[in-house]
Amino acid sequence: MAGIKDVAKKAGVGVGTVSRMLNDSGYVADDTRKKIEIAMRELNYTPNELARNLYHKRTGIIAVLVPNASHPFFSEFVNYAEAELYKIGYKMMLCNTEKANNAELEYLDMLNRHIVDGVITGVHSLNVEEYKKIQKPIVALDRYLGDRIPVVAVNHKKGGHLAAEALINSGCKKILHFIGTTVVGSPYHERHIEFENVMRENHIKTLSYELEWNRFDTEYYQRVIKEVFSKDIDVDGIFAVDRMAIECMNEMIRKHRKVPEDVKLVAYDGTFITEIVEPKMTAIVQPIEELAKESVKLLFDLINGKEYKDKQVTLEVTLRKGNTTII
Amino acid sequence: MAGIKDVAKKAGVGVGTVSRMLNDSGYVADDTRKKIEIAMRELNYTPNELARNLYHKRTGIIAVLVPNASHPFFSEFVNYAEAELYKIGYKMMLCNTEKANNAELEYLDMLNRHIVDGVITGVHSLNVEEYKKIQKPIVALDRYLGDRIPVVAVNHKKGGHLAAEALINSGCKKILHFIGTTVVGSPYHERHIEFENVMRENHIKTLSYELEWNRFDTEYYQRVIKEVFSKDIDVDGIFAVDRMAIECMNEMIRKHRKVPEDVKLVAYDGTFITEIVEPKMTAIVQPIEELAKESVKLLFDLINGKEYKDKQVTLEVTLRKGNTTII
DNA sequence: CTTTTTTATGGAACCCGTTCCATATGCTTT
DNA sequence: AAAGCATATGGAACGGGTTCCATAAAAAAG
Repeated sequence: MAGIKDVAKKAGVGVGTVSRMLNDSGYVADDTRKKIEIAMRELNYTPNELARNLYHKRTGIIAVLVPNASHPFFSEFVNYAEAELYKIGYKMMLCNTEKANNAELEYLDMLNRHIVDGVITGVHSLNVEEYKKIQKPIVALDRYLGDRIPVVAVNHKKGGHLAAEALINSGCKKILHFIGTTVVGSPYHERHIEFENVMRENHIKTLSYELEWNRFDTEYYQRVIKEVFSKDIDVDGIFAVDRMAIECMNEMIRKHRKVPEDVKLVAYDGTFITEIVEPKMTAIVQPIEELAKESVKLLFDLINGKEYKDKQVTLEVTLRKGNTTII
Repeated sequence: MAGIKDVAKKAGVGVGTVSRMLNDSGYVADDTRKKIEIAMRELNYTPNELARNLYHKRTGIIAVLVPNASHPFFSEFVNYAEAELYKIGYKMMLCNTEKANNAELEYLDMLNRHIVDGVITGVHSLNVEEYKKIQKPIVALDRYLGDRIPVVAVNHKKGGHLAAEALINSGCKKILHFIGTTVVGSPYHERHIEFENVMRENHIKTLSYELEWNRFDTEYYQRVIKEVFSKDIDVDGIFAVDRMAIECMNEMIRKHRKVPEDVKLVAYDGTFITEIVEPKMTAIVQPIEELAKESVKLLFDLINGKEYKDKQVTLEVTLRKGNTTII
């Protein structure tokens, strides 16, 4: 593979001149330019980015950590993040942490090893301390990781509120509420707290079921469905995360309970899967594209030397009315 | 940031010795080892992978190109590919090519610029010639890119056959068949050819509708649904790719046509979305995990100097019986 | 016609590791 | 005692770029 030295020799100039031309920095005479261009073409020269990176101490690569990239929420996030990073000249390394419990730390270590310039983590792992040690650009999605790591999240409190209202206004009296695991520190707990608060204020009976941490597989969802609906529980409203809400709806259909007449449902996240089922679900929609954009923006600031303390960006959720609620 | 020189100075040894210790190559005395270890700890030293990469001319990064990473088929593929690459010590760069028409070429160029060691492309782009120029490790997913680039695909012919059989055996007489765009060279055309062949042999009327290239957005699917079902066409069997099949099923439900009594459906790909709808769909399932594994394996071979000519790995599809067909 | 400024160029030093070669010591072997 | 080998170490050269400094010719200013 031809290097800059070969080009310089062939063109009869110094390496500095070739480099200056490549980077449009400093003076290069027009006819020298031409000579170099010809030499580059003849040698089929492409600059070795590795050498450049070594000098500049940057790779232009950002690691995005998610538990599972085929989960609709994360796959949309990843998709938008990649597009956003591309716009500002960065490439995205995708890291799936679900498969191995030390994968997360290994990927974080890539910051120190100069393999990536920054990290966006959407992982709800258990070792917060590891993050606190690292003095490198990191942005957290929906997760608290110490005061130096900015957090991007939605207004979950409002999300919980909107969901509660939708079910109450649709006339629900006995509600089944699936809540996310409480073992991690995340802004999302707000939605469950607020949801239950509203229910309590309205004297509506609520049954809560806490889901396990980091389980996104079909088997798990179906096991939960079986467990919850084996005893003939009597509910007329369900609030759950997208996938769980869909499984609940299917169970209702299989039990010949009419949606939304007999049972109302509100899904949380509002990814595309809540739109491809029939009836289309009423959902609290997280603005995934905005989340990705904000994450990238904050990371960009950090890379460029900005420091944040207790920074949290909160985006608004919306209720998308489907046909699983009356209102 | 401390470098290997600082460590060497602090430990009172030469850089070569530190390097040998780091790489477990050559001789290092036990007490020297200890001195270096202490120095490394005190300086909080982490090797700069960039410098190593420059010397070794490899980055340990593989680019995976997909049109859209939030499409269930690709997101599952990406997920498995990442896990598989991780196992053999590679990281994955994810490249979404849908957003910009030159993104694909830009990512391919990263091979020349030594940013990635190999490429797995699941993109059905239009510039095959660009691929043919590149003499670097590339594997194609379900796509023909010249004789030097190995192809991983499923037995689409059998897929088309199984789908046709399922519909015929379920008693269909008038079939609607959505076919993928014919503008790209891909093994997947086989399924449509075979499907239509079987239908012709059985004297069953088939209506074909060719889908546009590279369209994965909801708006498009719904526009097609509107277009196709505006005239009250009379079909009792539908064969389409997952997402389209689901949209068709929903349209049937909305039109109060019973599935599978009045209309039978077979989905192609069999990603998880065909399992979360009610009724669960009968589908031709592509073994996505195997596709990812095979792609990674072939790429690994190429990176290690193996050369392939006209290599194609064909994996088997299966029919997963759901409740949208009788048989 | 000097002096200053602009334009132009080559090459050493650097980025941070790895590897190889030269050198040296201690321990066997003959 | 001499030769041979395993053990141990330092440091120069290298990978392929970038940047800065020294130098010089050409152009502009005085």
